[in-house]
Amino acid sequence: MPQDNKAFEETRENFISQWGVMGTQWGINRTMAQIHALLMTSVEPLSTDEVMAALDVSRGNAHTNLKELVSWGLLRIITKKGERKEYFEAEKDVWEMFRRITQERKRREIDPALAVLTRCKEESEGLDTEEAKAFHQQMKELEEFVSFAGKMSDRAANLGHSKAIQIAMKFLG
Amino acid sequence: MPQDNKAFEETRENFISQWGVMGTQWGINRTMAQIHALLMTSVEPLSTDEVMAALDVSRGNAHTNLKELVSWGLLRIITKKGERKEYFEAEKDVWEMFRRITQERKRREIDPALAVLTRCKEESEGLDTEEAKAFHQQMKELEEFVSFAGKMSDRAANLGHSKAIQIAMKFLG
DNA sequence: TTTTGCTTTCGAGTAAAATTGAAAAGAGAA
DNA sequence: TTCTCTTTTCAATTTTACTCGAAAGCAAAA
Repeated sequence: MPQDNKAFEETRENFISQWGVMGTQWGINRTMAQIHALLMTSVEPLSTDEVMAALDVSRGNAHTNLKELVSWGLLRIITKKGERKEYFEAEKDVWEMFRRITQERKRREIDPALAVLTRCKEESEGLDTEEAKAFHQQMKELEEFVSFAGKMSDRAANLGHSKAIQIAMKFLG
Repeated sequence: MPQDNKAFEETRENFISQWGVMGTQWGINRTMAQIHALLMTSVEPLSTDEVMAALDVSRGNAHTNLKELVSWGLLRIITKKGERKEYFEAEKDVWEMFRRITQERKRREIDPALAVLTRCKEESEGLDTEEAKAFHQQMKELEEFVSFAGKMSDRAANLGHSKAIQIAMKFLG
């Protein structure tokens, strides 16, 4: 079924390209999103050169983003015996992907925000003007919420798939 | 207590500045994050001109980002009687902020992703090669997860504060 | 209708981020 | 050690996103 294969490749390229565009809207760079899409839909692990060829990007670009994806825990490095070359394989399990992304976002977004809020809260502690009191109160409320969000992230990221579904069903139902 | 006021203003400016930096890491532009920080910590609503002065940005920039924040539902427009000028006031309730942000992100990030995934899933329906089957399966799993995430967002955003706390406590406990 | 006060839009300029291409560094093999 | 294959880094370039300032638009009031 050669026509199947052609149609499939087209759909796949479409997916990769659109996922790249979406990535930019998520604040992720296009190449990184595309590499992720490419490897998520690849049966075999791919080498840097294969990624370069498939997406038509430079070695430096491919390399940077492959390593970035590895640091997110979304790719792992595979070495084939007898070869020095590194191959990259995507984490394909959706729940596992979610966990990794959640953890990383907490580390990069929630924790720093919390630090800022805590400091501002403390610095405005005990001041006496109307404005300062309101400020302090606002910082306190924000800090509590962000701290809470962080705890929820941790909890969600450490939940097993089936346990998560169980809880979610109760929540949605 | 003039020293209190000075210390407070410094802390507040600090908060605004740092929130701006954080915004860029969240994929939000700096001015937008700063305006939000400014208004979240302002007792009185502010006009475009006051925002321009406080943050030292141009009219165009202030205007664009004020309107963007209004479209997120994070600011509301206040008009004082006898004046034509528009004033802007921040939504200060943290839970309400969370709900608005959740809704908007779902609309901007989850829904488009879902559309892409659904289409790719459908386009690869019934193909017969090994690769195409794996692709279809991956799209299906992603689609299910993203759809599920969307439902959770909706649910969370439509929950009252106290009900949410109640559920969260059970979840964390 | 014209003026006045404010909002909105837009082309041009600037700053930030992504990407390239090539060079350097590393690591095993001869 | 030197050679070869591969990874890693980095200055330069390109692309994208942000910001500005000025001009145009709008609507109430004179």
